[in-house]
Amino acid sequence: MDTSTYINIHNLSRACNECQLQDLCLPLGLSRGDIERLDQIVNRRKPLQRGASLFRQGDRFQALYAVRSGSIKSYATTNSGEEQINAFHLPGEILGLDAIGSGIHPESSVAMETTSICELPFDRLHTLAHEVDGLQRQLLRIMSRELNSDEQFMRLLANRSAEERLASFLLNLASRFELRGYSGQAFNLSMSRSDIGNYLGLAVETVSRLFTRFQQEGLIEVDRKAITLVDRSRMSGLCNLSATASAGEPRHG
Amino acid sequence: MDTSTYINIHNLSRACNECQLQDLCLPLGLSRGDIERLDQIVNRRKPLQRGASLFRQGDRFQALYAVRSGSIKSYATTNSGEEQINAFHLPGEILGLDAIGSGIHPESSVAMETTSICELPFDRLHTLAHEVDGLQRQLLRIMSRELNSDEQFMRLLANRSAEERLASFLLNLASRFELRGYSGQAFNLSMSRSDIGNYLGLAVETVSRLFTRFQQEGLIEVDRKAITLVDRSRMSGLCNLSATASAGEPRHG
DNA sequence: CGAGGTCTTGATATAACTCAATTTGAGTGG
DNA sequence: CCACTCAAATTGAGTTATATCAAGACCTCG
Repeated sequence: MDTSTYINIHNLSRACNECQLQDLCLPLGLSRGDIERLDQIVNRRKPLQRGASLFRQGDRFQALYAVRSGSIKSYATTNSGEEQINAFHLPGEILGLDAIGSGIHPESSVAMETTSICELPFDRLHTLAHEVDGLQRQLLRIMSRELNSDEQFMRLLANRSAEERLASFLLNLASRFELRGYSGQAFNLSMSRSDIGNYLGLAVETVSRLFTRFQQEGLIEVDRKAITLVDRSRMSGLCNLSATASAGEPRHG
Repeated sequence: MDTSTYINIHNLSRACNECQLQDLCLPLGLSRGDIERLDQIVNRRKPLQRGASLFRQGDRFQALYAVRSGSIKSYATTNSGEEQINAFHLPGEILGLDAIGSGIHPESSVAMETTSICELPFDRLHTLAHEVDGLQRQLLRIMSRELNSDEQFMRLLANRSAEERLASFLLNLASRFELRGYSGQAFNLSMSRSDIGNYLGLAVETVSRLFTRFQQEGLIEVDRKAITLVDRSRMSGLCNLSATASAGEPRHG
């Protein structure tokens, strides 16, 4: 990999030490010294333009990536050519964990807007994790948390109505923005309606109609990509008050 | 934990070294010596009876568990009291990974039949992973693979028909049985129809009707819990030939 | 042998999809 | 700066897959 692909403008080259995302990202819980060691293996790459891909499905796994600013979507293409979005990644989030097992990326990742990325070469990271206990732990923690949110998401897809899915999605985004110090009250969607539909397992038209309805009901205000959550508590209500539970009774079976 | 809960009948006390599940489980890729070290921290517990729980949602996370024989289902209960099954675990599979992050089990696990389990106290495992490189790697690999299969499952829930879901489910079980040396051609379901429905996001009635239909179409033979896959290739066909893709086009957005 | 749960089957309702048409907006070039 | 183009989003009408409701059959276990 040519070093000319790395640039050094100060906003981008800022070390993990000084990065405001530290508390969300891999360095979390590491000592100052250990963060410095981690920092030494991190490559800070030239920002990706909208639509540019970070890696493609089938690529050999070499590094994990952390989003520094901007946003990324990950999707897989089935053999019949359909694409399914698996995740939207915000600053501080790690990509590529699902490739560790097989050594091959099972999905593609593209920037949804101008996005800068930190690259974490995995073999070096792995070696370092061997020496730095907190790093090993943090890697496991991050993966575990991801398993968790996948499970939650599976539950959402398995038995929630379109309304509940979209409401949950918006609230989830809101809280993630807030964690990062942005407003969860008002924000811009970096993804299209069709991306949202694809991600939530809904038709575009359904998403569009729901936005309209949520607005009519005074839950949100929508202007194109700009969303304002007007009545967040009522919206939370939508996520729990699910339809008459048809679920079986997991006791034994 | 009282040592009287551990028993020593040879089938159960057989060390990792001699365990036929070695190649599916945590020891995979470890040297003989390292397996012995792992073995020393493993507790082999008294088998769980059908319906008995291994841990409950909200319990403090202390150990990972490997299924030795039998099967386990994991489910979470929402605040509105509904239960959602997240996974069925077969021999050689690890449970509890989703609790590492928070230190609390986000789901409950119960035996679907008489089941024996190996307990892997996490702090000891973590310490050992520090010394045994292959173990660290294997832990990450296992979690990564799980992320992967979760993603696949999300895709299934997000845009597949009931037919495709059930077909995929049966084929998935079949290949997992085969990995373990059992027949993938003919096997017994340890879970109820309602568990299957819950897991796949379908009503029990739909599952039942599909079993009937699959049988009528000569794809499978069903007798209560006993399933025989008659035409596996045609069944695989069902999983790809999805309905007219309504998916958006993830390019940028 | 009876009771209670599980499974199946049928009839009906409905949420969400599909298809189709229109509107809106963003980007481009004259 | 305006007209034009193309993609994205919205809106409407009609269809359909699957849920829901209801009833009966079948096991399993005590």
